[in-house]
Parts: sequence; structure tokens; C-alpha cells
Amino acid sequence: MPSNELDELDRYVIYRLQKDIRGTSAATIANDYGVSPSTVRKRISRLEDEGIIRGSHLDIDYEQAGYQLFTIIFCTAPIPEREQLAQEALTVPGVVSVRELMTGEENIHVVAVGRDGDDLSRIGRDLAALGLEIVEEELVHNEYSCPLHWFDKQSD
Amino acid sequence: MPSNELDELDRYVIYRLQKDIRGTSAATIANDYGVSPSTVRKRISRLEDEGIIRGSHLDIDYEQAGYQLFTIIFCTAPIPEREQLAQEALTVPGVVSVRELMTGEENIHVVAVGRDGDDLSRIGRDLAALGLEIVEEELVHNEYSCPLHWFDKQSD
DNA sequence: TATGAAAGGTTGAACCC
DNA sequence: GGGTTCAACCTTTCATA
Repeated sequence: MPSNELDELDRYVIYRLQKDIRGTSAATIANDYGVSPSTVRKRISRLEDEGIIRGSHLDIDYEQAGYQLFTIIFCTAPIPEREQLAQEALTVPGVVSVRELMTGEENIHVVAVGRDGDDLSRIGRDLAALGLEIVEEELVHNEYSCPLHWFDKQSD
Repeated sequence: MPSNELDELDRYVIYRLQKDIRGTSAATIANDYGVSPSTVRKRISRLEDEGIIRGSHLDIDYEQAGYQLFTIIFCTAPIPEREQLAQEALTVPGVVSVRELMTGEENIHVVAVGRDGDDLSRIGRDLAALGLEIVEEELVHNEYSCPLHWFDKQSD
């Protein structure tokens, strides 16, 4: 499936929805860009079909939600098992994201949240039980993400 | 700001919306859990007021979108400027997320996407220009995230 | 705090240019 | 590809227990 080039409208739609999906209707985007709502809906639907849109998620402030400990666990996995171990790490309760790095010693970065040290100890044990070697663990002070604004278009 | 305990319905609502917000209406959640739709909407609205819900974002497959290079850049920032530099890093075109670590040498992890090596070189230069010291750079093979799913454990 | 009902907005599909 | 229309669904607001 050859991935087509994105045009300016595609990128604008993605930008707007990446910033806020609940508060941004197709009609709003269409109005701001100057096309009809159904044009925007068609683009969204096409982007989904092409697999460029992977999903849509609520963004939770775990600290506010009572999970004060936000930690990143650096692990080592043998390359052949790296991908499978990364997937399995996601099933450990408390884990919220996993990054697989192409190379390097610490090639799996697991992020997990917990309410207390006991939670984190258990998570560490669970990860080790899967076969991951834990190299280091650090507290995360903050995490930000943002839309791809590659296309330094207007912001609003 | 006393962070209230989340009850089982709160956690279920968060779980469902974290998994898929576009495809999950309040009515669906209400039906699956066995309460009325407006009960679910009130919960969502309360979670927003309390700051537990921070936003909602589209999840993009950057590789499919034509940004083949997915890289993590490990940086060092002096603690007093760490938070501000982390925020500023978000403004660099191509940067999609930033994590600040509490301690350690490499205390800012920047994730960026690009179409080619030139993009990445420019991003590196931009980060350095902000005052970040770049320690290392690695290609990311994959990134997964998942809802917080240890709701079955807690009781209240 | 949970529920129900009416009004207005949003979506997806079929059809036309 | 872009646009229009319409039925079904969703959300907001208000009223009620």
C-alpha cells in the first residue's frame, strides 16, 4: 500500500485533530480552512483507510488521578525477542507506554505509573519475569507532547 | 486541591476513552457498564474539571505519513532551566514529544520525526541552539502505548 | 447524585458536479 | 477529487426525584 503524499488540507486536518479531537468537529475544521464539512470527513476517512490515523486517545494526567509515581524503566532485550517483549511489557499493570530502540544497550524504554513504591517494585518484578533485563530506573518529572507542526502553518 | 478517589465507573470511563475516543460514545460506555448515558457524561465532565482529563489527541502513524525517521535525542539541561528548555524543545518543527527526567545526565528525552537525514540534522541544530546539550541520538523502532489497565486491582 | 426529555449539533452514506 | 442533502446518532441543557 503506497503511502500517498499528504497535501496541505490533510496536514491541517491532522494538526487540528492531534491538538484536540473531542473539541474539534469536521465542520469546525472545514469552516476554518474554507472547504465543506464533507470534504474534511472524506479526508479523515481516507487517512484512516491508509493507516495514517492509528487511533484516538484520551490524555490523562496520571498525577492528578492519584498515580504520583511516574517512572521510566530502561531495559535490555535481545534483538530477536525485542519486539515481542515490548508488546508483552504493555500487558503489565501500570505500564502506559513502551519504546523500542533500534540499537544500544538499553533498547526498551518502559514508562509506568504507580501510587507508591510497592507498585513500582511489582512492575519491575513483572518486567523481569517476562525476560527483560532492567538496567536503570528514573523518575519522570514531566512529559509533553505536541502535534507535528512541521508545516509551520497557522496556529489557533 | 484534594484529588478525589476514582471509583470503578470513573476508571472504566477513562479506560474506554483512552483506548478509543472517536469510536466510543458516552452512550456506548453507559450501556456496557449498565448506567444511563448522562451519568457517564457527568463523570467525564467532572474528570475534566478536576484536571484528570488533560485532552484528547489523534494518534498518527508517522511512518505511514511519510516520516520514516523516528528518532530519540538524549539531551542534558541544567536543572534550573530544564523545564523551560523542555517546553521550548516542543516548538522545534519535527519534535513530537519531550520527557523531562528528574535526575541523571540525560535528563531530557526529545522524540522527533523526519523524512531524511537533513531534517534530523536541522532538528539537532535547533535543539542545540536552544541551549540543550545533545548527548546521543538513537532510532526508535517502534512505540506503543496503552490505557492504564490495572483497574481490576484497586478496591474502593 | 442519577436519570429522562427536548433542542441543536455531528456523523456517515448516497448521490451529484 | 469536492459539494449537497438527509436520517441516525450524539451532546447539551434543563427539569426531576
